Amino acid sequence: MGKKKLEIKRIENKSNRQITFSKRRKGLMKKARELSILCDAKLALLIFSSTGKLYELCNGDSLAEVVQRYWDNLGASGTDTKGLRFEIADIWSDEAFSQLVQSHFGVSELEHLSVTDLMELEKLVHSALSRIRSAKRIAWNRRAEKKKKSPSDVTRNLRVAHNRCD
Amino acid sequence: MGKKKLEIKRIENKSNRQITFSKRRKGLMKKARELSILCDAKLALLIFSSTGKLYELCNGDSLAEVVQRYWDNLGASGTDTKGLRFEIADIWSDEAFSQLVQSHFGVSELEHLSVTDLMELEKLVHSALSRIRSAKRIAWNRRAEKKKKSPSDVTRNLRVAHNRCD
DNA sequence: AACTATTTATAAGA
DNA sequence: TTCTTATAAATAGTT
Repeated sequence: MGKKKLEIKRIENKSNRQITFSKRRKGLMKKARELSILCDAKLALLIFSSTGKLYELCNGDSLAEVVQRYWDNLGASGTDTKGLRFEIADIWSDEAFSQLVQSHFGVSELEHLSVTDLMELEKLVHSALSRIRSAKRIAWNRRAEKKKKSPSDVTRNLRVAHNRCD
Repeated sequence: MGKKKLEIKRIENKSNRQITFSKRRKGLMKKARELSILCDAKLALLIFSSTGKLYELCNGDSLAEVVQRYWDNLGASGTDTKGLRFEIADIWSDEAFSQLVQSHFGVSELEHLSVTDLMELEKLVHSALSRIRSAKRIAWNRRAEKKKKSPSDVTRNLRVAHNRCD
C-alpha cells in the first residue's frame, strides 16, 4: 500500500530498507496489539532488525510464559512423548536438583525462595538450556554428516521436532 | 478498515470474535512475513487463540534460537546482571547438575549424549523452568499482597524485569 | 466462503 | 528526518 505497489523481496537500498522497516515494524506491532485486544488472544512477537536490534511485544503473560506454552504445546502434540513426560516429572524427585538449589540458595524448597532468588534460578536454568541446545545442534550436525545422502524418516521427524517453524 | 470503524476492545460476540481472529491472524502473519523478506529481519510470532490453539511463524533460525537470542539480549542489556552472569556460568561446574545428567543418561558429559537424549534433557530442564516460574508467580503474588497500597521502586523494577513487555 | 464499502497502512514525495 | 498525500491493502459488516 502506497503510491506504487511494492514487490515483496529484499529492498536493496539500505536507507529505504531502514525506513520501510521502521514503518512496517510499527504497523505490525499495532496490528498485533489490536488482535490481542479484540480477540482475547495471547501473543508474542520478536523482531530482530538486520543490525541485530531487538523489538518485542507480548501481552498477558511474560514472554517467557508464552514461550513456555509453546513448549507445552509441542509436548502435547508429539505422538510418542507420553513415556517421556513421566520421566520429566521425575526431575523434581531427583536429589540432584534439590541439591543444586540447596547449594546455591541454602534451602531446597522452591516455595521458600524469594522472587529475586527465583529469578536468578530461572536464569541459571536457562543457561543450562542454552548449553544443552548448543550440544544438541552439534550432535545434530555430527549425525547429519553421517547420513548425508538420504535422511531416514526418523531423522526427518527429529528435524521437525527440533525446528518447528513454517 | 471495514464498513464501520471498529473500536479496539474485546469483541463480546463469540462468533464475530472468532471470525475477526481468523481474518486478522492471517493478515498479521502475512505482514510479518513481508517485513522479514523486505527488510531482512529475523522474527518470531506466536499467537494463542482464546481457545488455546497455537499459531506460529518464524523465519531464519528455529524459534528456539530466536528465543535464545532474546535471552542473550536480556542478559546483555540488563544493568546489574554481570555479577549474576558469573554465577550462571557456575552451574556447569556444579556437581549437582552433572550428577543429574549422569543419573538419567549414564554419562555426565553433554558432548557424549545423542540428539534424542539431549532433546529429552532439554524437555526435562524446561519442566524445571515451568516449576520455577510457577513458584515465582506465587512468590510474586505473596509479595504484591503485602505491598498493596503503594508499590516501592524495587517492586516496580522487578515487575519490569519479570514482565518485560510493552 | 465471497463481496464491497470503508478504513487503515504505507511508498513516494515534499 | 518528519510530514503529507496518493494509492494499495486489510477488513467489518453483509450476503
